[in-house]
Amino acid sequence: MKDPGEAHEAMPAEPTQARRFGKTRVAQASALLEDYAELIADLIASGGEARPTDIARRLGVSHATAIKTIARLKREGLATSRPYRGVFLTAAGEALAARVKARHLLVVALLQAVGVPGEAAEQDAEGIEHHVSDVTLAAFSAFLERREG
Amino acid sequence: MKDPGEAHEAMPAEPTQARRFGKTRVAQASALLEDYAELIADLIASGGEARPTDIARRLGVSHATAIKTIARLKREGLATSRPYRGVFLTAAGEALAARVKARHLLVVALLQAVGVPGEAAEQDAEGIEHHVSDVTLAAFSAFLERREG
DNA sequence: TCCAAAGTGTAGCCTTGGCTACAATCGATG
DNA sequence: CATCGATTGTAGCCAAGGCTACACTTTGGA
Repeated sequence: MKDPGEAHEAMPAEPTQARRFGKTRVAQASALLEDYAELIADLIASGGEARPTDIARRLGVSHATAIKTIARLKREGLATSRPYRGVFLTAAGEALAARVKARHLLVVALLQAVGVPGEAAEQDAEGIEHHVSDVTLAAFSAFLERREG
Repeated sequence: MKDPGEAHEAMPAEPTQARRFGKTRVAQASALLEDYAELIADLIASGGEARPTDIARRLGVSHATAIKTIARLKREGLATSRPYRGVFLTAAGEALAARVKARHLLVVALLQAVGVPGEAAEQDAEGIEHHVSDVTLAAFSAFLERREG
């Protein structure tokens, strides 16, 4: 699921709904990489290293799948790794991980603030967070401050 | 960490995080079908018929892609169609569309209630709604009632 | 009526993100 | 130091969801 190129065929004024759906699909494309970056940062922070098998276990996929996705992270300049030596994040990867983590915490906090029970908030946030725009994120933040501040 | 140490891929301890990620991926799998069902219901309601080219235009994809996905809808028992005659929803498809539409409206309302501006709410809801569990949905509903009630 | 444009359907290709199976490497332990 | 189990890496398969290119209806207008 990559950049589909621009609209082709008869591009008919590109209705706003089409743009909305398009954005949703693009968001899904980067969701996995975001999850990986966050998890790798987490593993390194808590255990000193991030190994493909650990990543695979935490994500519930086979190690082969994890390795393939790690290769993609490397292709995109988010991570590095040498054979049998674990995975590390580049500066870009660390920045992404930090942003993703902050966003995750904010989404969970917002959900709980409107009354979603803790476990459900955690679970749903995992899927929701990849679709929250900066504007919405700012609104969440403002809402929470209003509420706690 | 609570890693049990042994790593049988076939029978993992299935950590809660893995379950969460797994659910997220499954949700994504049905997201497209949900969007199609809702759109088809919409087109039929407003124009009497849903044609592949209209669907493709509204979603911003090629007509070939739309037709392929319609084939999948049919495989899953959500829609029917005869060549050159448009697409129709089965009872299951209509039920899905109704559920999806209600959920969409609720998510948009919740976003706006916490201060997300209208256009961003519409846009983000498109991606978010597919990851909102029933529990969270109920919490949204309760929050809105509390607030308007 | 008939014929071309618009719409519809088919075929074939690509990437992503899954999987299993097998090969290679590492590391602990006998 | 040899070997065995766990980890890591590679190869090849699959379905989903994109695309383009081409073929086949339908339909409306000259």
